[in-house]
Amino acid sequence: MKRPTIHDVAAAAGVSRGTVSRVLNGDRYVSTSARLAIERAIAETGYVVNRNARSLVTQRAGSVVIVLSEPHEKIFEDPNYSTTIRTSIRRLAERDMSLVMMIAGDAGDRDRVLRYVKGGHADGVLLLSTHAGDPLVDALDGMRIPAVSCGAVIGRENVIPYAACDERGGAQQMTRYLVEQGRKKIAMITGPMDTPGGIQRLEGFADVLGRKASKKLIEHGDWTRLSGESAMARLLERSPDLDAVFAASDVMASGALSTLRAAGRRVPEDVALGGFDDSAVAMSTHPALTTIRQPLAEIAEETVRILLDLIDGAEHVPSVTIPTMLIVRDSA
Amino acid sequence: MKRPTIHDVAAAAGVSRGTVSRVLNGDRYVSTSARLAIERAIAETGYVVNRNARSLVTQRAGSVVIVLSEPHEKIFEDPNYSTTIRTSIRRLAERDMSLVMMIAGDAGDRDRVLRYVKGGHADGVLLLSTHAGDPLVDALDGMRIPAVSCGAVIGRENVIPYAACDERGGAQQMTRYLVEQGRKKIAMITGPMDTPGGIQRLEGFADVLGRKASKKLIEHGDWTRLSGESAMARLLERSPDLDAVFAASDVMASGALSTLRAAGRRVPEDVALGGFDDSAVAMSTHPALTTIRQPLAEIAEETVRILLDLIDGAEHVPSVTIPTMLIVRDSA
DNA sequence: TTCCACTCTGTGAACGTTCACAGATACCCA
DNA sequence: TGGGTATCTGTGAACGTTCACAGAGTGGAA
Repeated sequence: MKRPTIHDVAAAAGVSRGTVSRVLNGDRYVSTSARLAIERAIAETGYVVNRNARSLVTQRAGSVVIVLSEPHEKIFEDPNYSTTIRTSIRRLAERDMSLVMMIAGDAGDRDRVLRYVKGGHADGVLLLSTHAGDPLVDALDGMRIPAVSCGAVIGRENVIPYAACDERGGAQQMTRYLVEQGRKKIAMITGPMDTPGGIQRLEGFADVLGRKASKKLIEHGDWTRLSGESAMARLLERSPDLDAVFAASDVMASGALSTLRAAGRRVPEDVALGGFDDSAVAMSTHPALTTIRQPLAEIAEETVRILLDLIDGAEHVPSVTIPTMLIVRDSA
Repeated sequence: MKRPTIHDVAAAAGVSRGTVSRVLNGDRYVSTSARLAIERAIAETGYVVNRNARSLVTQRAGSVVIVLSEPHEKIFEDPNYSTTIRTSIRRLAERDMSLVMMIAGDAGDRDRVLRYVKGGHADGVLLLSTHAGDPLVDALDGMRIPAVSCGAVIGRENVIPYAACDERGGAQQMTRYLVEQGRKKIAMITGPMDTPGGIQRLEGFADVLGRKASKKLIEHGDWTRLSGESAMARLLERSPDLDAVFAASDVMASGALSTLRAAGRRVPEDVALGGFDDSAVAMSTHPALTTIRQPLAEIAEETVRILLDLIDGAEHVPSVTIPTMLIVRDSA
């Protein structure tokens, strides 16, 4: 009825707790006969180590907490999330560690995260989509707990290491491509200006266009489809003669596409449209979106690796930036 | 340097461990003066209870594990997931419980989940997208751990309680609508036949059409966009004169839409197209999809409630089915 | 033979809680 | 006044591990 403990295994194998513990943790200095007997006893009794008891003495939690910093409603809109989560679960499982998910949408949430970490219930923290100025970042930094971010945290690039795609370079790629296609009046719909994707994709755009990137041709969105629609409407009103648009995300591009269609503009004939991310939606619009592919899997792998390195005691792990790739489809 | 323990709080407040513990757990029989002193001491010392120590003695884990049963690549394709996860996190947080995510894609994964649960590290299990015949279900049932599923588990409806939308009724709604629009030859693209959405949406379709639902007009997909594309192609080849298609998911519908367009069919003029889910993609296609809305938030809430009731000791909690809603847009 | 190093094992203490119990005080009612 | 009840508090034991230490056995070198 009761779950078997290390004592039961020891008794069944005819050894002491200490020896069983040594086998469990792969210590040296265990005779093969003892090891064999213990392994059989573990199988027979169906013994599973109690992590709570272990954590209590080792002061290690055996888990990592992933913190989603978006306000509640927006969570998971970004396809980036799923890849990072999936990768984290898999890599952590390899070490017999588990992943706890928490949301940090408001102050109460943040408090809960801090309490959790303070309680020693996580060996590390993985930040997702943290915005500039998030108080959580400094609080975590003060606790000296291993932390990493998937995508840079604006203003704290040197505090929290990160893995990210080359946001700026990717935006340059797309802008250059639009220029090469002979487009003369290229507009941009950016992301929120407190996120790396928002800021750096605009920088890349400006890098290529130089003085031609006028304020008039720039509108800001918040990554949602709806914001893409309305930003596009504002752009059309202000500059009806634009002949290309670079949206900082595929989702916003799909919104822009609706507006363009409603305004009677043909894509790509009248207006070329470029996206960013190469998320699922890029394939489902008509015409399919020309976009910039983020190496999501690689970014996720690197993010987790950085965190595990930190947990393993590395003093300072450098951030990683991974190149993007232009995917040409039908919209530009 | 070291984290404060309950002893430190007791010392600071001038009481004993026991009294502090009582305050922590909201027991009766604590004087207001003691309570006040302890609360101040907690604030001063920055004390946070150590869950490991607590779990060790209470035999409660303070966490729930959510198990994603899809093979690795498909995880999170379903927008259902995000809502359920988000809701779970929030409701659990209210009780100061946390959510651990695990993947059960292959046998090794399932083993890990079982070990985790067996180790007593979860108070309950929330199953997501579990397919018929998954060995995990019976294994969990044998362990008598509180378990719930978001969406029924085919063949185990009486073993694992669930919350789900009225799959069959929703499919009836859509089919009836297509008939009312005067469509004569209605085809269906189903989901996988080992999932409730696959089976029951087809049943609803057949309920309405009766004998007119011929095998020739039914094709199976696997929820992906690509499978929608190819199923549509097979349908067109076999029955070029069809005038309506009901796809069991919006994502598959968006695939079908591409194929229809490539084949020169106008939607909805030549072929009416209905989806299911009312997921984000339904708004981003052109024309926007007429679809069946699943009350995702409500389903998620009910799923979590059932699990919490079970954890609280309820002997048997009935499953819940929630009605769907027809959303008419442009595709039908 | 003696000593040291290496291998292997068992034991007590500690990790930070909760819980059951017992003791102390205060109050009310007969 | 006495006894019962309700309120409040402290204490020892237990939860299931790991870790440091000590002790025992073996083999080889001096």
